[in-house]
Amino acid sequence: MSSQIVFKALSDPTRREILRLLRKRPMPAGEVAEAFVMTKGSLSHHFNILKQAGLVRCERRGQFQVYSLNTSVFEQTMATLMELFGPDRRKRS
Amino acid sequence: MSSQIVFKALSDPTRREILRLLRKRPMPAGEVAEAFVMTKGSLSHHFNILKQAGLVRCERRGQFQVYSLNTSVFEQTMATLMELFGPDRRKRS
DNA sequence: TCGATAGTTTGATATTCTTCAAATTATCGA
DNA sequence: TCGATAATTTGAAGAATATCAAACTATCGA
Repeated sequence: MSSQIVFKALSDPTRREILRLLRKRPMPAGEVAEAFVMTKGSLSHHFNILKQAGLVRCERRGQFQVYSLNTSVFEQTMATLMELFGPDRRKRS
Repeated sequence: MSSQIVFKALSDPTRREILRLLRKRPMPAGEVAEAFVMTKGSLSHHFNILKQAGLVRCERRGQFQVYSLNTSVFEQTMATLMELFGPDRRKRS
């Protein structure tokens, strides 16, 4: 997962709030949407970006699309951030 | 420092590369600029965003503006990121 | 099979972002 | 004081982003 895409995904406050909600538990898109004053279409757009970044996963459950966090990509991102600021050990992001 | 501003600052690849350079040592703007195929004006714009986010500091040294990392904001940002993904403990970013 | 519910996709619009070239400010050295 | 060097600021242009409304797709329940 390119860290560019992950950082872009994290740069939007709505998307960070989505992640915060999903931290509690996996949730269908509609339940996430209740927390926002935004159309479902807009939320769907944000879900796509989070999915592309690998930050969330999505599984259909009957009528529902259930979203959940993917913590492994998060861990890689933390590592990348550490490299940006930690002592110089000649690495790339 | 609002985490919104910090995340936005980190979302651009040029700015992350600037941080990576400054990790080695404090550097005048011109020396940073040598690493890019971009005008100094554009770089100056990125420096401003990094300064606003508190990720770098800047000190005039004669003709030179010497930029350096500010690691304390980075540490706060890591903490915020941890909150996004770590177990739910009822916090905000 | 049909209507209702859940969610996505599309097309348009307004805003924000990145970049450049040119003008401007600040400091140094002679 | 003047010219050169270092960097910032300004104004403009093009690309990317967020959002909405409306159309569309998929599944459920009766």
